[in-house]
Amino acid sequence: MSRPTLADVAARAGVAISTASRALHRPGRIRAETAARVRAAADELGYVPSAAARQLHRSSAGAVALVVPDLTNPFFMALVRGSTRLLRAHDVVQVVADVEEEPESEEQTLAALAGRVDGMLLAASRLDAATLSTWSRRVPLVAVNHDAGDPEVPTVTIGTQGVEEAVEHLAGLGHRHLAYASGPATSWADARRRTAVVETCARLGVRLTDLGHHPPRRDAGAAAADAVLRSGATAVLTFNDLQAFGVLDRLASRGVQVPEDVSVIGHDDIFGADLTSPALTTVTVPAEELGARAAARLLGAVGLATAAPSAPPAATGPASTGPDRLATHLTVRGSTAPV
Amino acid sequence: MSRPTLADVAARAGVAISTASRALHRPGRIRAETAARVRAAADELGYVPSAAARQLHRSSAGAVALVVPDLTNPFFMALVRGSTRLLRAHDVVQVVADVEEEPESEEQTLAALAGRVDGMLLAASRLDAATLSTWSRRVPLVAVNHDAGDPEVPTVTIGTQGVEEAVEHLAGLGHRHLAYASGPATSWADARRRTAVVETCARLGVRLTDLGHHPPRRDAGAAAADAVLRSGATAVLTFNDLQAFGVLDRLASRGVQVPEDVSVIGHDDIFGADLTSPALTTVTVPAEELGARAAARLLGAVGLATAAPSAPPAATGPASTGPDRLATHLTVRGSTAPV
DNA sequence: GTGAAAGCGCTAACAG
DNA sequence: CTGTTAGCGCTTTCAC
Repeated sequence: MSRPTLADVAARAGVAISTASRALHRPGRIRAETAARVRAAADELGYVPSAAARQLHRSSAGAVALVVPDLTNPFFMALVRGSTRLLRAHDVVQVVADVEEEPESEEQTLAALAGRVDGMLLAASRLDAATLSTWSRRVPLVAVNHDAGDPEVPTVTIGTQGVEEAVEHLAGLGHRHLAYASGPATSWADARRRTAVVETCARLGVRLTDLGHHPPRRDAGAAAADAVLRSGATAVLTFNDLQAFGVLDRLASRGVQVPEDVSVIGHDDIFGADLTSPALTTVTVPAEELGARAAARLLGAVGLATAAPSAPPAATGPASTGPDRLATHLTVRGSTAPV
Repeated sequence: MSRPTLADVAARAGVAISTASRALHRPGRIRAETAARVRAAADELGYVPSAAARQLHRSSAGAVALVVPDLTNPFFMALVRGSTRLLRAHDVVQVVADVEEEPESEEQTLAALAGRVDGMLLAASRLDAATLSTWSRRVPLVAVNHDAGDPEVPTVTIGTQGVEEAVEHLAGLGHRHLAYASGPATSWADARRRTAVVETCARLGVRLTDLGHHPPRRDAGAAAADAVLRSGATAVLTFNDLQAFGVLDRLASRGVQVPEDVSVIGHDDIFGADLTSPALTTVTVPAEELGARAAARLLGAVGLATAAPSAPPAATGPASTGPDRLATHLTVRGSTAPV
């Protein structure tokens, strides 16, 4: 037998479907005894209301999706945590989907999820600006750390203060030749970050070697490390901490001392950044706040923010206000030193 | 205006609503020209089919949910990755939800998601056996690493080989007094793991101090570390690696040498375990396989496994066969040494 | 307080 | 090939 429906419950309780519906979701409008009978019937049957059927009537699904490129990257875990908190406080269900860094997979996921949620949070989307704009017309979405340049697409990003500080920090330490390991070619954040590094280096009169694109994974750090050594740079900035970990791994296995021989600076300040030896100097990103801010913006856009929060929203800050660009800053640990 | 419906698309394309439906989802049964016209209309309108409405007809939602206690624990990231892969290969959408280690939050999530998916994977549930059984009657679910003892609840767990090896390893190193830091009181896995430690210690004639329950987080490791020192044990096993990291942190700040003064063994072999210094000796768990196995079982249970995989399933192993208890093993790194 | 009936957006028989 | 017509499970007027 298939899953029981409201009709089954009503029959078992000896009432009309509408009565059963009210008894279950509209407390007070039904005689206590009747309501109890209905609830009992529902319980015995193991009845679970079909969200699909309800959604057909309500204007909203009461759920939003968060799409991330790689759930195994600790950076996104923190982001998820931030949006989860905010969303839960507003009684909206959050579902997260991992698209494994693949643009096609990302679009498939969008297509699959768009129809079942009220809106979506797209974290570090690997889609191009045009595709993003198109989807934005189909379903309410807010882009996190990816500015499509389309004013119609709500966006919340992070600033480049952190990477500028990083370059300045290195320059201050006496480094005259830096290297930057880029992330995915499809990453908006990487383009932005690279530009910041280039400009800051130019401003400071520091030489910069572009190491080219590398997957945002730990294992990609090896190639980056080799490239750094080849370049002759005395310090390297990586697109993210995962790559930095990999650089550290490789440098260690090649007998290169960090920070004595080469300084390393990552980005994100993910879980584990303080675990390495030396501990990683990196750019700290308010990932959790980023997630919360994005979620708040989405709620505002889809008109769900008005729902009485089940918990004081104070903890998560104003619902849909605040800057849409969060500041980052350098966190100095052991992986950097004077030349 | 609200989101466009199929009726809007049909009107715009000048066809019947059913024709529009077929044009969009049943390629071939419609004249190419007509189909193109419909697709164009859909595109212009930014039409997105309502998953809710479709689900009302199809028997399945084409989606399953994965519920985890803490997405910020790297262990679960790996598990997520495993189920994601398997599920994607079968064209079923996976949504993951984080319940932040709170049983109430877990039940709320179950209630919210049960009606919109075909089944759920409950990872390391913090619910008690009875509650789990009850939910299992309402919605197809498979429990991961939590055996409710109810044969009706499909379960996939991990064995205790790893922790036994850990105790044997320590005993072989000459340790005569161990300590075990438990995880959450509501964790089935912890109870199981603790029993294994107790029994192995008894078998080997090694003294054991039970440090009591500690949250499965890094910050909880401090208290555990202090307790170890107080106990006089020369080695400590923790419920998970997060706690082990915390123990390492605390020990270091108290000037206690690892592994010279006290040996530390964690559990899970999560991201970062090889990053610490000394690198963490820990029990390796096939998390990704665990996720895949659980997903496969769920697909089998809800009859979705038959869907022609869009990718060869070979990579993920047999769909719904294989043991429901996966083996673990000790991975020795630097945090253990002879007394 | 409770029942009857009309859809929500879509798919799936049935006709044409 | 394409249009008509029932519902899917549920909420919601509108009567009683």
